[in-house]
Amino acid sequence: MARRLKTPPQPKRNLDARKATILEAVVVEHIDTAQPVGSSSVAQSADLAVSPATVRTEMVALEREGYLAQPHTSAGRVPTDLGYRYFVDHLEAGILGSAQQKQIREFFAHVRGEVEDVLEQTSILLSHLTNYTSVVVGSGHSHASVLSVQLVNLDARHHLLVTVFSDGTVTKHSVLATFEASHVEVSEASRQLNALLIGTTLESKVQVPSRHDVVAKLVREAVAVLHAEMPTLEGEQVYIGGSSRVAEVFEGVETVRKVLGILEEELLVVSLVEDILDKGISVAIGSEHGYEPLSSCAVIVAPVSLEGETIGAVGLLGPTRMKYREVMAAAEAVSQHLTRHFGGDDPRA
Amino acid sequence: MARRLKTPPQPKRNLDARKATILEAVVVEHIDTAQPVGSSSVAQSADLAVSPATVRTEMVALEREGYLAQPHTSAGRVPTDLGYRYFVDHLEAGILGSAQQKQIREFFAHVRGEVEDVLEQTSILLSHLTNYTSVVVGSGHSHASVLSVQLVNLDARHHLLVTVFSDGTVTKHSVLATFEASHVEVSEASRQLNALLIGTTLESKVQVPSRHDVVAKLVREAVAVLHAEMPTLEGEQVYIGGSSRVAEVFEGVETVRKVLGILEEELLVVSLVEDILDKGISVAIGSEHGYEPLSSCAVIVAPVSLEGETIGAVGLLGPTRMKYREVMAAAEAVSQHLTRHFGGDDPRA
DNA sequence: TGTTAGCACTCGATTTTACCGAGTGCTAAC
DNA sequence: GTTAGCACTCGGTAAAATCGAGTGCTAACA
Repeated sequence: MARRLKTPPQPKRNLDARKATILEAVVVEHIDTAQPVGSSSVAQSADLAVSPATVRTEMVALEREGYLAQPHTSAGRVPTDLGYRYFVDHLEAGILGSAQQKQIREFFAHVRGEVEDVLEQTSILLSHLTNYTSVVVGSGHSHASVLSVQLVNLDARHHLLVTVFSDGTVTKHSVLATFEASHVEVSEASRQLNALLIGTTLESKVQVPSRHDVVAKLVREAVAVLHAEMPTLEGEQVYIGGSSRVAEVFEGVETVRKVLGILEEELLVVSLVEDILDKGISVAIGSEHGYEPLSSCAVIVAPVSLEGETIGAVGLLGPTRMKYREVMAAAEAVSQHLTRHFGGDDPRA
Repeated sequence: MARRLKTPPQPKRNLDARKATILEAVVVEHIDTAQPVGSSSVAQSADLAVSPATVRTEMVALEREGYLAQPHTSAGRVPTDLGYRYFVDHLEAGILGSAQQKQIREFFAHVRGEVEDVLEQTSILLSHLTNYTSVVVGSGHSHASVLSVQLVNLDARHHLLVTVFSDGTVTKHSVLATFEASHVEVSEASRQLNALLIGTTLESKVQVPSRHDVVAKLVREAVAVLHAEMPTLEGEQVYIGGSSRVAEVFEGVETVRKVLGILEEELLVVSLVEDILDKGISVAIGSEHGYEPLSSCAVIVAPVSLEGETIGAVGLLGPTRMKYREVMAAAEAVSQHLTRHFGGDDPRA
């Protein structure tokens, strides 16, 4: 409403020291209390030896410059998205509580199982750690190469194409043929598929046989089915932890509903996270990410990489007044542990 | 509170016609309006030509017998769980709106893809259909037999055991060896594993080689890893559709949080659904299912079967004042379509 | 005996009013 | 540039007033 000014009033990216201190004090207190912050409490809390009146004049300026807003006359000030942005940009890296450090270390010392399981568990860890909803994204295998394929026949016309990729993922695809094939033909097709596909990626062009016999038809069919998955974001894995936190952390049923609705759309979540990563930022506040229904949210992301390549990300979603310092530290720590976990001892599992 | 009487006062399972009509009227109206229902509106709506005063005396009786409750003196009546129970038990099978029938038909005419995808899509369909949160459960493959196994090596010590089951599911398990194995040894192990496991189920005892060479050790390791999954509910698939509905359908943040919290625990959801199925009922109201945090919910389930065997279930979760007739009809219809879908044209995919 | 009109009564929900006080903006003095 | 002082605003809370849906009871009625 009134908070969104027509002329985003020249956000000069630097505030003089006192303004900055005041802004920070407002943000910190508002994050803590969820209430508008008045001049006097700022005058006290921040260690600038200055009267509330002075703080007030500064606040007027900060409001004019778009960092603060007033819910109504004669209320305290509330940070705008821009205000949070400044706060976050000037945040010195937070340090994680030792209890949480321990929790993370223990977690990674004990996790077992497939990548998928680890990622899912991690999402739970993150939401426990922060009390916000977490998102863990593992990239698809578009760049991974095929290690092995196998065509298994279920009955005469239904076959299952099972593919193992170099990144340890396994996919299955039904192959429904219009013709019948014998066991022998299926295993021959399987053999040919292996010869054909091993070492290729889903992006590679493959020379399929053009013959008209059953085996060749099977092979063509299988390759087609496998490659059909390519274009979309398919293969991306998304794990959401602690979606129930949404209900505690946002006020207003409507907001809760909207946020939960978004979280249901996995594709959307993936692209949200990837968009943010692409922009090279680690926090998207309010409408910065451009997803309207999430305009009252802040999203924190941290990439997980393997050999220099980004193979996933962890994210946390909360209200714009979230505990940035702690949460960013947690995201950072977990993403590093994940990176190490996959890169270090055991790349794929 | 006052609603839970100490002596569940002899719920005689049969009410005379008039009481039944009144109870039904109360339930119907309360489901519709979410408000306590007064005697006069019942007197009007139900087609018993009787004055509000009479209705009132009957209501007193119904309350004494535990079917109705009063939020406070001088408010209307609200059904108790027992009231809903009676209502549901005496519900003639609802018939689905034709728009919805069409939606279901079109859905099943067009779904493609693996079982998992179909189940996931189905959960979305169900929640769209009913505006409640849906749960689709696919059973594990403890009874399915192995169609094919394959050991793929990622590097000298890490291998991936990929297993295809007769029900079309595919699992993968990391096999971490303490020793190195060559390509040749791995494929030999793979061959032996096939010979050993094909046709067995996860419950079968398998005679593993006791030799001490690399191949034998690999085989033993692989079998161990595969069979380790057995005891738990692992392999069960759960798909939850429309969890954001929780926020619209329940009032009170606290309830929403609790319900979402439950939905996060997949194992819990599975056992909830299976418990209800085991009891042979299709609706669990309030505390009937014994999961305390869900005491303000009703859960509707319908089994999905294949060749007489229950292979899964669909469920819907809403407040006790949910639209039983419509929702039960929807659950019924979808479960039948699913049954047909898997049983009829294509058992596995 | 079951039904009903009549009626006093209850009590939550809604509205009204009053009031408090945190917080503001402004001004004049320092 | 800073600050004390001050009048003013206005949301939040509490108390009071009001409303009315719905009740339980009783006495008359069929």
